[in-house]
Amino acid sequence: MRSQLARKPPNTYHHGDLRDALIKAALREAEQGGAEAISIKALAKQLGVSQPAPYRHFADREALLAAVTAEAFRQLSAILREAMAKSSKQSKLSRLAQATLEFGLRRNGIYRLMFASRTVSCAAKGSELHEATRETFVLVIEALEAPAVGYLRERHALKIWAALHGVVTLAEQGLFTGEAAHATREELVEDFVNETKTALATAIKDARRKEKAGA
Amino acid sequence: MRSQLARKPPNTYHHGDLRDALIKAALREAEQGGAEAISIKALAKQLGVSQPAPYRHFADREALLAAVTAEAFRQLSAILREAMAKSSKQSKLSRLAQATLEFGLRRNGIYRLMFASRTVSCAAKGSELHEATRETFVLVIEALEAPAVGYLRERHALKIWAALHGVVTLAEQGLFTGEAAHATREELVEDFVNETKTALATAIKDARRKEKAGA
DNA sequence: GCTTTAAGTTATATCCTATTACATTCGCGA
DNA sequence: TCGCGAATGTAATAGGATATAACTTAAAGC
Repeated sequence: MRSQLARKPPNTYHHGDLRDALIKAALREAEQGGAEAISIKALAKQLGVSQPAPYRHFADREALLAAVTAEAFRQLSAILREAMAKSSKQSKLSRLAQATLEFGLRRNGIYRLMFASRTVSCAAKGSELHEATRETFVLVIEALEAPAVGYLRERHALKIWAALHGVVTLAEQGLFTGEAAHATREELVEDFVNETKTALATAIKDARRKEKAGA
Repeated sequence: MRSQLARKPPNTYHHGDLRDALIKAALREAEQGGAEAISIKALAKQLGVSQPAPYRHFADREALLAAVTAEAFRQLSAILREAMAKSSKQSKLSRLAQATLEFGLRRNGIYRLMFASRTVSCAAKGSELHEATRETFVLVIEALEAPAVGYLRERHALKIWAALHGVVTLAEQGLFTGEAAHATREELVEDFVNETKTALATAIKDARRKEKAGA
């Protein structure tokens, strides 16, 4: 195994770790241009193998995209975990939110690969990609630092997650200009974070009160 | 001009309204498969003209996509205007929000064309597409039914607009399942609508108070 | 009516995905 | 260690898409 080396040395028949190298290289390509920038032919050339070689590891382009997207989600998960782990005056949720925003803007091609294609919605239940997206969402739930009270945690995790995607999308579309530019993206994200916190807190209180009244 | 007829009658050299027909047909194709489903070659065949004919009206595929996306935004604007116009117990903002959600889910291919590609962010300032997106955003501001107090209106319009996109995106990704399914998409949208209303109202009060104190 | 120009056609170059048939190497059991 | 099967690669090729160049037809203005 030569998983470090992306390129195959010449005069060797087997690459050694083509599958992994393809995913890594595809991720690099997607960084700028998103999914459209991923060309199997170009990747093969880049890695020094013949054009059909990638098809030994992926049934078709879609399958490659799915694997790449899964890897992207795992990378995002790692980044979020790291952001949540470091000590800071900010709350975990705030750190997760800002890290997501930064990821979405700085690695926008990859971000679009993850959230703007139909790859994810087509992923089967037990698939690698489905697991990877699930893992990321679980981190959002964790970041809420709230006890599990019915489905309240999941609901508010969905809300903040949705809001974050919206901010990234609109920022990328250039809507934060003109009058709206007064609100920075970071400010908006922080707004959503705070609203989520208070909304979840009151929702939990409400639920507990009702529970008591019922019991 | 035979703008009604999409197909060119045989034995006629000129189509008559190819540019328009291309946009309409492309929009139909995108309904399901998004931007990827738009093929110039396929459109030309469908409309009964030669493959290069479309290039008389659009410099390249990107230019066609931009025009199609602009038309999509105008259609969304029309839908939102209609939703806001009809009398109802719901607020204007609520009607706009729910109409956006429905559009995003029911015509998801087109929705992705509008928000998930880089077409919009590449649109130049005075371009048709830029104007069309601007027009839609202005409707969001209108739906807030709030007086212009500094940049508060734009800021809150951005927030609700962002939240809506997030809900559509996550819904399409299949995150509204499992525990989270308890929260319907419509409920979540209504949450965001209400939070936006109260947040904007208090922000305006605050601003007025400060203004008085300053004067 | 003649000319200019907009709009369409045929032919072609280039790139990409994907498949088929064939070649090489790896690893494992006898 | 030999050999065999599975995994992994290659060459050749089909088919579809974008895009350009050179030529043709019809429309519109003077």
